[in-house]
Amino acid sequence: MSSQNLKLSDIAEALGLSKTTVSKVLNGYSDVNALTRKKVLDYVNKVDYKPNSQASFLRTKESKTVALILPQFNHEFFNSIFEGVLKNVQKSDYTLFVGCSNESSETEKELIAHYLRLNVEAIFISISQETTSFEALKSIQENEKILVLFDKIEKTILCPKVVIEDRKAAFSATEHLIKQGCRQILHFRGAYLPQISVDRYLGYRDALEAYQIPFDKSQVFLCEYGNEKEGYYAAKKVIESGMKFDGLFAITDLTALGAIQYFKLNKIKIPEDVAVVGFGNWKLSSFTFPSITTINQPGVQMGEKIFEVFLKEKKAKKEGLNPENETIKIPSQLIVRESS
Amino acid sequence: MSSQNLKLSDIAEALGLSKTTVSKVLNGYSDVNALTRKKVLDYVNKVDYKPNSQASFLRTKESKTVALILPQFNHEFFNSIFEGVLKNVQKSDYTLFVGCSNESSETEKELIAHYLRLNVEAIFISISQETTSFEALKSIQENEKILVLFDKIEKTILCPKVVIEDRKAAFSATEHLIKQGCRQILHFRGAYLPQISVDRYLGYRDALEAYQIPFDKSQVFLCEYGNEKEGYYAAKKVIESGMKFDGLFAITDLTALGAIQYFKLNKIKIPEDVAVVGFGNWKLSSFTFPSITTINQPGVQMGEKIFEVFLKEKKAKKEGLNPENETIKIPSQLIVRESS
DNA sequence: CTGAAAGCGCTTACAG
DNA sequence: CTGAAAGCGCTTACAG
Repeated sequence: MSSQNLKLSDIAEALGLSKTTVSKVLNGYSDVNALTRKKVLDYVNKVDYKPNSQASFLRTKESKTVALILPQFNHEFFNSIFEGVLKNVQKSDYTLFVGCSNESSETEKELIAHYLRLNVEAIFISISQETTSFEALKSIQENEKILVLFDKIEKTILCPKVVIEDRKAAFSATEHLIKQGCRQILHFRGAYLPQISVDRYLGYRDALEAYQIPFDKSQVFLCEYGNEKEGYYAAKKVIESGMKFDGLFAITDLTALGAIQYFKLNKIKIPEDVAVVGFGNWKLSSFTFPSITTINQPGVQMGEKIFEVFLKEKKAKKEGLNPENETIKIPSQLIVRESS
Repeated sequence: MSSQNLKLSDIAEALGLSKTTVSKVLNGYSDVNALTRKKVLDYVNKVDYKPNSQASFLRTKESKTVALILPQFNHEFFNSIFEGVLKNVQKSDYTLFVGCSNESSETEKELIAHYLRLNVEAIFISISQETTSFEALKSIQENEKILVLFDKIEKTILCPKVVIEDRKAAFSATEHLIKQGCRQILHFRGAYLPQISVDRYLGYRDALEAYQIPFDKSQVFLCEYGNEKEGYYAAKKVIESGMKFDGLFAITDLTALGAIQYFKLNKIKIPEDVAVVGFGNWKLSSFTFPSITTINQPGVQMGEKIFEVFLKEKKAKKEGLNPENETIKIPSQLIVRESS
């Protein structure tokens, strides 16, 4: 059953042909007699021969590998992206390397260098929170490899990108609160730099403006890492300040959850006293009490798109066309639950 | 900054040495003059040269790659394992391929064939639920690659294994229920085949026996996939049967959660009327209401061990020693929460 | 201690 | 339409 030890010369010998001819058939060259082609194809199929990819690479420089760099482990959204990418990779003849920067700029740099050395054809990356210099990312393109950015992108880098329309999504989250009757809406925002965090903040402001609710910057609190603890302490600050509020749009479900926990401790009713919307549709958000209204990010779909856009880009490159560098926007959905 | 285009011959030329000598230094051969060695090392460091791995492979057959095959996407435990493996891989000069069988025997087979073709040095796999024939797994060893099984293992295959002591863990989960005063303890068990599912069932029985509580097979319900829906419907069956019960040990946190949801709907109080223990310590189990008592499976640690045991095995093989084929047992912990 | 040469398994420009 | 030959970037047995 195993084709492990078969090589081109074995096939050629078995068929009484040259390695050249066999190789030509395998690579789809047209200058081969139809009967010869069939003979080769049949035999190759029968013995399940596949060329050694390392040897092919040495000649063609096509490694048939791509690398995915995620910023966090065990993060539902990034895992869905991984799932989507892998699904499409497994349908193709490519192989996927996966690394994790753990939000470290240094690790990110090392991973990129490592993958470049392995001659991957492309690197798909969601930029680490820490990263402020984009040399490493640019080195991918300088090495003639394809770079695809997703989720945490950098606008100034010219390359294909796959993103959620965060600004729109944040708009609809905030709009939903307004339609529920909220007028004093808090926003627990993410770090200042990442585009997604900025966009969600802007979407929040857009909605206030659209409904002529005055923006008050004291209603915005920083939750840099988007975890529960931050949400909990931001809620504490809110309560201790004595300010009035009736709604909260939090940058992530976890932040929302942390806030909800603090509110509950202080006998503040959800959604009666404060309506809460999170972001991300983490699995747990449907199991908490109350369950959390949120924005669903279709990670699997994003992952699939990432690989598709790479194939498209590669094809364009091969044909000598200019790269399109398109930005693909994946629609997200508001999921209404008990918290609002 | 980039070493992408440097090759051995460039280094050799720059230093006025032969490729042979440079290569010897890089590979740690001893028959090189100390000064020459230093000269090479310094230069190689300076220009950050690393040999092309595909070319090295062609000669040495050491690909410096390993593959991890997970049975499920977006599964916290498996993601932790992935995290642990990747952590150790990223510390080494290896690269990790990751695939997902999606519990399909067919996909599993294809992935194994694919990775064998890529000449990985080892495959780490948690066997898919569906798999009943182990030819594909054995082909890994027939191809002289190292096989490491983890979590869902097959006892009859001789290879290194990394597992949770499921039987012991299930014992302590059940024992905890008994100590809380439960005497009529239900078990929502997993599928009949997987060792982990069998072991958890046996641990449950061990505990009953140890405390002289008669085992009653009508208290055991099948939840093949360990998801919420199954837990929900198993709980429904229990209630509809009218049987008495005061405790439940469920094969996974999700199963426990499903059961809890049904109990809550039927005004059965947790833990007063029925104490519930899950398995796995999924993130959500601490956020549900009530939060769920569970068994923590240290996935990251398991993942780290998997890679360590591979390195050990490889070393033994290289030195011509017999493989140890040890089974590494990772201890788990009972985490008591509101549900019990 | 150093290096020339063969060869790993492929692909492709070229000749016929 | 077919095939001999060169070469991708390494490593290593061998000669000196």
